[in-house]
Amino acid sequence: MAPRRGKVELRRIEDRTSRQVRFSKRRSGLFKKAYELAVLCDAEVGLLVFSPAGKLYEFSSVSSLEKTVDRYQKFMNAAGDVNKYDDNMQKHEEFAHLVADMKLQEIGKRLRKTIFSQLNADSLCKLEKDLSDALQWTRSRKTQLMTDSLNQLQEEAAGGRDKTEETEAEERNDGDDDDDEGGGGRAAPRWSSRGKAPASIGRCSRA
Amino acid sequence: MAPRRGKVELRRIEDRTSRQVRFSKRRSGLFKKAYELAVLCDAEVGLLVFSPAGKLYEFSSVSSLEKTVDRYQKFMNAAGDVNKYDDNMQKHEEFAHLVADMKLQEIGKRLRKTIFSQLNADSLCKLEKDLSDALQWTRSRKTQLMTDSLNQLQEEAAGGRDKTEETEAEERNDGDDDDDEGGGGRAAPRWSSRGKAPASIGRCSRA
DNA sequence: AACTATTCATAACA
DNA sequence: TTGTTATGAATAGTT
Repeated sequence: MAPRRGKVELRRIEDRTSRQVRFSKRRSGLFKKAYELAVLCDAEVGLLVFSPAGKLYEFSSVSSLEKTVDRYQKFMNAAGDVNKYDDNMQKHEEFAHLVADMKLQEIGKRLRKTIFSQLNADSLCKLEKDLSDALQWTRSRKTQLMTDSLNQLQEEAAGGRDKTEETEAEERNDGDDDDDEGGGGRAAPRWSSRGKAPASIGRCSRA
Repeated sequence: MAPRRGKVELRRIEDRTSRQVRFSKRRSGLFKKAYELAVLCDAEVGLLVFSPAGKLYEFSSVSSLEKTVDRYQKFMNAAGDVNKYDDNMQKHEEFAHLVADMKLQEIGKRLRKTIFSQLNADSLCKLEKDLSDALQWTRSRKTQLMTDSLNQLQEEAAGGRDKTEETEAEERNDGDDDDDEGGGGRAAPRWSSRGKAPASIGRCSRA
């Protein structure tokens, strides 16, 4: 009859049995809280827990966790996209990329599933076609990039200017702009800038 | 001075302001609980919350949520794989598929990032090569499947047997085998069986 | 798994 | 928003 003699210590519980019991109880509590948050506040909540033994426990306030995860990845992509393109991106380009992204995400998902499936003829054919499409898209994009670069060079040459600027306008930006924070959450995801410098476009190692 | 006159009702809070305040406070509490579970029980916890306004709040007990999400997807793939291949899968096949999966997951990730990036020449070239590799792998796999099917048919014909069995050994398995459950978590993820019946392999619509 | 003395989380207020 | 406080809820240790 001496439950809780002191406050709980925030460090790994050494006793294996105790740790397992605590895990079960606290996991239940966490899931309940997650559910309550979703219902009370009309939020979408996804929860992923791997036990020390590697067992997976998942929760999602919507039909499936994969849905929430997808939304998360879309959100990250969109955030990164906004950061990268800033405001110098034409609307039609944005749309084209969105479509391409959706298609490629589908492909990626199907890839993983198909590889680990029976690899039946039908899905293999579809996969082959989509891969072929993606490859074609990539190549045409490369061609376009090449054309654009050439045009730009010609324009610059015609203009008589000689500046060899390499579009070097990106700086690492680590500023925070949260407006509503009380805990450990992130509202505006950060993306490390990546992929600059349009260099030589032409000869690639071809498989 | 009359906090909490009754127990909390588990339904959407209608008052907008109240809902927002509750959201902030409960979200903090949820993150704290998640953190405690991770530390106390040595678990890996990932938490995803979308506010009604569409804002993302994330938590992960490891370096980044993407890591946890990746592990989740690997886990799902592995589970599906085990269910599908059962015990009739050769080790070398298993390994080959694992490698292929890793490579393709990398490709998929890079695809998404690249599409939404500056699409510089270097990454485009690498992407093109990897896509080409994947396509080649897919095609060789298809060829192998075709060869296997032919061999099997020939063997069956040579054996004089006439049974037209179509590898129909898969049944839907909805059994649960949890050993430690007290809440809403899932330990053994279910996968709807998909893609059976190795049908005609040959002419595909080519892009 | 059930119990219970505690600590913890939090709804209503300020 | 942030802080306070009375209450309901969660839970550590034990049975």
